[in-house]
Amino acid sequence: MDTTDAITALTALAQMSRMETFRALVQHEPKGVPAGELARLIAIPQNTMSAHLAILARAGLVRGERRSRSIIYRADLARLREVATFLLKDCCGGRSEICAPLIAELTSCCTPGASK
Amino acid sequence: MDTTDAITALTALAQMSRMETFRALVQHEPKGVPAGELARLIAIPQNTMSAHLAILARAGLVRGERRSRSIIYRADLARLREVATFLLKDCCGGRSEICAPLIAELTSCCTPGASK
DNA sequence: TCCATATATCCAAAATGACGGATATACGTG
DNA sequence: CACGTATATCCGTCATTTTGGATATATGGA
Repeated sequence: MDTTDAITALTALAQMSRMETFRALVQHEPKGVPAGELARLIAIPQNTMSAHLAILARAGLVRGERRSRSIIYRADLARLREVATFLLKDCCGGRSEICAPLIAELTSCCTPGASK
Repeated sequence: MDTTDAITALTALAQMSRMETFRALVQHEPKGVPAGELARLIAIPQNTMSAHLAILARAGLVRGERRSRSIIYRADLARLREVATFLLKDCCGGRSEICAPLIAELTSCCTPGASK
């Protein structure tokens, strides 16, 4: 993931409807959600949602797979991880001490055995 | 940091000149860089840089402090951490198992005692 | 006060992005 | 093949963003 890829991904997420769409897809992992149902969930027209999904897909953040008449979209969590890692490399590169609090925060919120 | 704040921050970083500016500021922590020198570094006109810095500042990602005639800008790493955490909460919320690989990757790249 | 330096603001032009109606394409069913 | 459903593409409109010239504001020095 180079800088251009990262900017494409950030641009994709820097819009309310797309952010909501992506979050909905993350919550529905690993089942996925058909495009039409996403449009209803976010309450935007079908063609607008299709355009947003195309932008998210171009950024690598979602993938659509045809299942009969529907196209089921799924979030690509590995890609999200790449984006987050890219951002944090700006922070950690060469000076790991800066990110210790971040690691701690993430560990406490995201490790299976953690409470908070 | 709510969704609107996150989108403001993502929008601020989703532009090449601003991304380069922010990375330059991170690399110059904690000294900071005057606005004019930033413009020369990124090779854009002074007023354009000023506008970009205003956007980054509005997003909370940088802060400028007047020092004599210059205004020294610094990256706000805590804010960057908040943005990254926001993104990752989409991933980790309610299902921590998804983020275990991410934690591992971050730990290996960002923990003081780590090699890679 | 007058001048030079450093930065911000004003303004307008060009580019980009979001939106949604209308229509095309893909798929399954009868 | 004809029809209904699901999604994508086309296209015009409107709003936002980016950019940079000109100018205003702030600071320090003579």
